[in-house]
Amino acid sequence: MRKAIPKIAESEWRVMQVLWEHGPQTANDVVTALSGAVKWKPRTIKTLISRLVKKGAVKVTEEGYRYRYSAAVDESACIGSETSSFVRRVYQGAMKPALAAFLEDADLSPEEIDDIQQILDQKRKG
Amino acid sequence: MRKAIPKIAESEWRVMQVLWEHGPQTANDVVTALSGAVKWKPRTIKTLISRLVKKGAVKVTEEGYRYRYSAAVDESACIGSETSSFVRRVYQGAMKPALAAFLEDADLSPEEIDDIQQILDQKRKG
DNA sequence: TCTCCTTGATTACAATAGTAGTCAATGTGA
DNA sequence: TCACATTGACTACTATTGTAATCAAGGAGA
Repeated sequence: MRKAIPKIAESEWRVMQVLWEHGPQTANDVVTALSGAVKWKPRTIKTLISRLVKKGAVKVTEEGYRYRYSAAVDESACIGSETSSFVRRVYQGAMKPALAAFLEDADLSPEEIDDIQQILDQKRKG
Repeated sequence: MRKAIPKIAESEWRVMQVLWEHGPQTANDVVTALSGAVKWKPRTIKTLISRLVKKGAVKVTEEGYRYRYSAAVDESACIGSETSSFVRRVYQGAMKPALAAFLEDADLSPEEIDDIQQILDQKRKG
């Protein structure tokens, strides 16, 4: 039974992505990983981490006298939850129009088109 | 030169969708249209409308001594803006993985799959 | 051992969002 | 004409988010 996915705010996503990608990190590792990508002060990033901990999206392990953070929620579950909230909000839950709009807008290379084709073929069969 | 799309909050989307779908309405028309769909008090809906007016997403026409509201921003522009913000946040801007995930998750009928196929074919040619 | 630096905890503060109540103006029916 | 009802304007209040400063505890170097 999976735990409920807490709502992750825009800025918090950046932090989660670092944790998903690099696994357990100290707060400073996260700051380093994000430096360049964002213009936040280290303190700000610490705050985001704390909030994520409070929400249950990130878990803490004490390591000596320092903490180490790692994602407590599954990345694809979060993506799925965010996606369905988006489709609900913008397309009133209608997946197909959403997909169609996405596809029409997307600027895809021929290879990417083929990838999508494969998934589509899979769906047809499955 | 298109006007910038104001950020439309979750609840406000419901209001915008009514205005896009039914054109100019009085506040009460919107309330009626939404009743059943949401559990908000009429006052709440009025507030949402006012906020949208202030943001410039909705425009007002005086009609006698009553107001009539209509969308001031284009629906597809809003959808586009919301979509790219979503893809940026969740997929770090990578459209193709977003599409792939969407497609894999979607529960599509054979007809819908064919529709998507057509769009895909179009893309390949175009 | 004692001071300093690092780092987590606490606090801050404005903007936006969700949800709604009160007030005031203005037609309207009796 | 006058109380009433309708409706927009203003006000309210909490939670969340973005962005960060200050405080305090506990190693670490002098």
